[in-house]
Amino acid sequence: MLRTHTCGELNKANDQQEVTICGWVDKVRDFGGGIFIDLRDRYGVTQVKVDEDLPEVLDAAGKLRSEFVVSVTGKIRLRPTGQDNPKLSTGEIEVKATQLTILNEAKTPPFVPGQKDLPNEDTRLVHRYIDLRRQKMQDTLVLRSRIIKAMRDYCAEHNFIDVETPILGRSTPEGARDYLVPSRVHHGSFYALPQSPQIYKQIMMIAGYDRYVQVARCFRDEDLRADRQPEFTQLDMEMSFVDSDDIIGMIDGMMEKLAKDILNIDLKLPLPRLTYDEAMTRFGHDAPDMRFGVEIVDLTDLAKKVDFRVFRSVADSGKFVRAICVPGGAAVYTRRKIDELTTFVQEDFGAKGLAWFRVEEDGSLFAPIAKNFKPEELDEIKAATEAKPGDLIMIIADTWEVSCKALYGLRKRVGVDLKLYDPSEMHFSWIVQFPMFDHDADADRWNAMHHPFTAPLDEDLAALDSDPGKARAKAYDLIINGYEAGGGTIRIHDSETQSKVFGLLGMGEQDAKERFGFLLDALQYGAPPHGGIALGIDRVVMLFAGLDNIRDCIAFPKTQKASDMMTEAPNVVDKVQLRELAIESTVEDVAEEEA
RNA sequence: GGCGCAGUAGCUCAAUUGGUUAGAGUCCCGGACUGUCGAUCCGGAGGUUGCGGGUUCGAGUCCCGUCUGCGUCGCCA
Repeated sequence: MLRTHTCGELNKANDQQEVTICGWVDKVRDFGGGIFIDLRDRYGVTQVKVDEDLPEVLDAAGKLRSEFVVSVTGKIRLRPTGQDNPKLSTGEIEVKATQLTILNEAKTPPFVPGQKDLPNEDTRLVHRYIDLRRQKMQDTLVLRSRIIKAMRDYCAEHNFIDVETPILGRSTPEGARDYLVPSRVHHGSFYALPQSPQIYKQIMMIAGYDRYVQVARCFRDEDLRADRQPEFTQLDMEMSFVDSDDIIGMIDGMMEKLAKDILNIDLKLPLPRLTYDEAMTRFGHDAPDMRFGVEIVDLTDLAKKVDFRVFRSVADSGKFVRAICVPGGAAVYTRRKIDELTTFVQEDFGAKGLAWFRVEEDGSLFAPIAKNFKPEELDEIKAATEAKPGDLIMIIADTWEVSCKALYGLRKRVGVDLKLYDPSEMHFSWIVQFPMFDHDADADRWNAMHHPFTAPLDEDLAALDSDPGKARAKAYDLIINGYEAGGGTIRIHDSETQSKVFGLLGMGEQDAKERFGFLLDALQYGAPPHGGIALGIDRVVMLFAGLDNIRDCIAFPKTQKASDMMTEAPNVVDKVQLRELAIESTVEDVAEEEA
């Protein structure tokens, strides 16, 4: 070892000890006759002092610049009285350098890890090796490591077996786009990177490994978001001889452990569960942030009897008039801000408009549209929304779907604008009983809400024949602070139900066989009842770290256009490589760009 | 693919209504200084205002296009 200690562990107890520490030069304070060096590694910062009595060491120290890598040997001594630095855990001591070796010089960095103003994200991503030296990034990656360890420990305690499944798999053109990998041996054929190890883990169940877990990398070639990367990591689990409650209970226990170990929070189990219908009715979304109220109120019945044409025609045509009441919203949302919100719901969610009432100090409702309502109708709106003076009532009159989306969007926005929740609070809950299918209006067919192997609720089995839209699934999503942190289902394990579901999805027997033949085969050789879940590790880390951006939880993330700014992936490859794969690019200028 | 925000010195930002030689802090280079920890002081260097067009006597500023990053809708079984 080139060092005897790290830069974060020395203190008074080490006084007079001879040590060697290594690290990066965080800061140099040069007084000519004496130089202070803050030496940093991932454990902390230790002050090195070079005194005048050793001119050659002073000389070497004078050459130091930011981010040089150095080794310092010297004796620990207490700092003079009054010179302690309470900001550092090592702030009571310093190393009196007797030997200083520059292990490596560094070019002047575009930014330094300790600087106050963070550079733009593209600069951070290009020089990720410097960005990763930042305390916050190191803390997050350490947290990530601890979370994954806690997850693995928990799974090991509960008899799960860690199994690796292939990265090179078979493309199943369902759901997200696949990342494809051309085969050199089979020209014209492609592997697909897994969107999840779904099929493999089900096969592991059939193979009798009744508790499977994997920290699995997954790939989806879809557009990015703040909480979404094309390449992400999930804790993928599957269990045999279980029903929904067993999986949920298992994850309840894991969350209890994580909350305790990582955040020292005592979770009350079981975690609250909400049905999908309830979530949509109360919050307009299947992953609501339940750290604050502002629930949706249905005013459709009221709207049916008012003169105001906009409301009544919507209500009479079987659509919905729904509202949220924003506490203290009147002061924050001026007419101009409301105009912005109106544009927001129109452009982002296709709403026709946004109706609103301001509750005045005297309790009356003010709005340009108020004159269209009788006083008792206004009272009724106020009562239904439980609005108080200073509140702002926002109303969307539209289809169920649009009202859900728009009110969810508004609720989320006002939650942030008005700081309606404590950002450090953690709220865990389950959304259960998702619909089996949603209807694709364009193609006039059913789509699997989760995936085609999801089992229906026992009591909804009959609905598969009578009214597929009403059939609910044995599906469950773990929601943390309004993010889908994980989701899973109990799988169909009998071929009769499976072919019925394939039929509803418009997949003929032949079709299904071509796509999932291997799984269907396997299901016929003694498949136990089974189900599982996958937790988005990047998101869990983001939430536990209190971050709002998944890139900060990933060592080497990709940009919104799915490129890696440091390595400049993806890149154009040599024509020779392509020829070997029997592939030709149709992009003309790519070749020219190369030349 | 749609909508929105951003791009000015290595970094973080400023620049009045379109008006002189595009400024400041930091970083960098040189010098001074023995108790600093955002060290201090003196001096210096550093710019294709993302890129390409246009309008104008004059463009960092206005217009069009484009690139990159971010947010969001679509998308994500």
